[in-house]
Order: sequence, then structure tokens, then C-alpha cells
Amino acid sequence: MPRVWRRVRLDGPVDLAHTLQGGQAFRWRRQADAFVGAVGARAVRYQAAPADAVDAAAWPRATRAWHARYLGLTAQDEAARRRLAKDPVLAPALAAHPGLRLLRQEPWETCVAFLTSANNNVLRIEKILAALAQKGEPLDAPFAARAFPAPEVLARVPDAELRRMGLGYRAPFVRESARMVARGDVDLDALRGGAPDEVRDALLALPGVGPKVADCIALFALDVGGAFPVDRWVLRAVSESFFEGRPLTHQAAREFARLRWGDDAGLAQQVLFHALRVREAAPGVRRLGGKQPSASRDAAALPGAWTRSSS
DNA sequence: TGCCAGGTCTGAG
DNA sequence: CTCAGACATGGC
Repeated sequence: MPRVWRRVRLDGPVDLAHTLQGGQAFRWRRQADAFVGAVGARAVRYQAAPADAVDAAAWPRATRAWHARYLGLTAQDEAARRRLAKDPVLAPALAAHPGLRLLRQEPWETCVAFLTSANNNVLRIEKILAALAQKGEPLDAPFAARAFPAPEVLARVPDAELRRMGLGYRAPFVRESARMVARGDVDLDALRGGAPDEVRDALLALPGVGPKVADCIALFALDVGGAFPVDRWVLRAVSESFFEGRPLTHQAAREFARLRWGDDAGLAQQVLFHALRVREAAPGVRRLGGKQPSASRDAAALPGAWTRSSS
């Protein structure tokens, strides 16, 4: 099957490093000044646009729209950002990271990624997903890229092999979830755009999926903007920024977010998470951009991004 | 060398 | 219903 490589200019500030390797997605690789990976059945290469790049109307609109959606560069995303900017407490963090976007990823891959993320660290999550991806179809690209293996495929991988990939005790979770999704017991696509509570409850049926992972899948893959995943970082951020550091339950943090930000809670979550992690520069956290992260560096947002994708 | 990692599951109270 | 502990694995 012939592949056409297209080069598309995307508008809007995108901080590729922080967006693609900031804990939302785990399969992007840095290649010189670009990021290579796969989204669904497309191999993709993202790169900051040259400063003198000019837009061209002839470039394929559909492809551009597709990438704009994936990278969180739609008009809706901009609107959400503007609304959140009115929150005086959130505004500084938001302004400090103008290029941080909310990705719209593939549901099944996101499901497995965050199943894997529980009680795990980013480096290991990346390695495990890379190993799992070897079960997927290779994509035609000038770099190594594979589609993420379908649930039917993962459901057939023996438990011992999954463990060998580093999944450990999560192996049966992945296998059983794969089986359930393959059977249609949980229809991920049907949950797209649903109400946060309903989507979450539906996802909780999957083994290894608890409240936090469910909200991650809802937010990063199912267009549930009001989903507010509460992990240790976000819990801390909410407590410190809004409750003077008082202890807070996960549920309380989530309800607070829903009340304060409504359908924009998810983007707020990403901003809070990212701001805290950058501030901490915690050990084990990848040094983004290969340098000390800093607000000024972030503020120098990229004017756009080039993409290549087979179509 | 231990501790820790974008939690979840389980059993006890 | 709330709440410790356990939980595979490997990086730091």
C-alpha cells in the first residue's frame, strides 16, 4: 500500500517536548530536534517550524485538522485555555506554559498506557509500552514505528511473556482488559464525549483500572474535558494552591475541580500537574529539553510545528 | 542498598 | 465504607 508523506504546518504554540513527553503519552522518541512516533495507523514526525516558515493554503486541510485535534490545537482548546486564564490562581501556571497542550490519543493505547502507569515510573512505562508495541503492525516510515497492538492481539499474548516485558503483576490486568475490550464488554469508542462520571464508571469495569486511571483514559483519549485525574502530584497541587496545604481526599479534590472548572477541569489538571513537576524537577523525572526546565524557556513557545504523516 | 514510581486490589474493622 | 498492606520490576 503506497504511502504519501506530507508536510503540514500547524498553527498555535506547541511545546512538543512537554506535550509529547510530559506524562500524557509514552511512545514518542526524540530524534535530533524532532519527535517521532505513531498515532493510530500513522507514523508521525513532529518538529518545530522554522521561524520564517510560511503557511500554504494548498496543504491538505484534513490532515492538518487531524493533527490539530491530536495536539490539542483546535478552537475549542483555545477557548478552554482562555476560560481557565480567568482563574487568578491558575493563570500564572497557565501563562508559564503556553505550549502545553492536551493530547487526544487512541483509546486502547491510552488504556494500556495508564494501566501500566499505576505505581510505576515514566521510564519503565515507556519501556513496557515499547515492548508491547513490538506486537503491533510495523508502519511504513523512515524511522521505526509500529501501530499499537489491538486488544485482540494483546489478549492472546501469554501471561509469562507479558511479565517478561516488565508488566509484573499488571500482566493479568492488561490481558484481561484486552479480552474484555475485544469482546465488546467495554466499548471504548462508545464512551467518547460522555459525562465524566458515566465514562469513569464504565471504565472501572476493567481490571486494573481504578478512579485515577479511568479519568486519564477519559481525559487523554475520550474527549471528556471535565475528567480530573487525581494522582499524588495533582492532589498536592490542589491542596497547596487552593487549600493552604491542608490534607485532602482524592474525591474532594476532584469535586472541587469539577465545581471550579467544569468541563475545563482536565486542562487545569494537566497544567497543575506539569507546573508542579517542573517546579520539583523530581529525581526520576526526565529532564525535558535536555536542560534545566525554566519558565522562560517554556515561555519561548514554538510558533508552530511541522508534521509529517503517512496518509 | 533500599526507596520509589501519574495506583489498584483485597481483606479487615 | 474507609483503610492499611501487598504488589513485580528496575532505575536511581
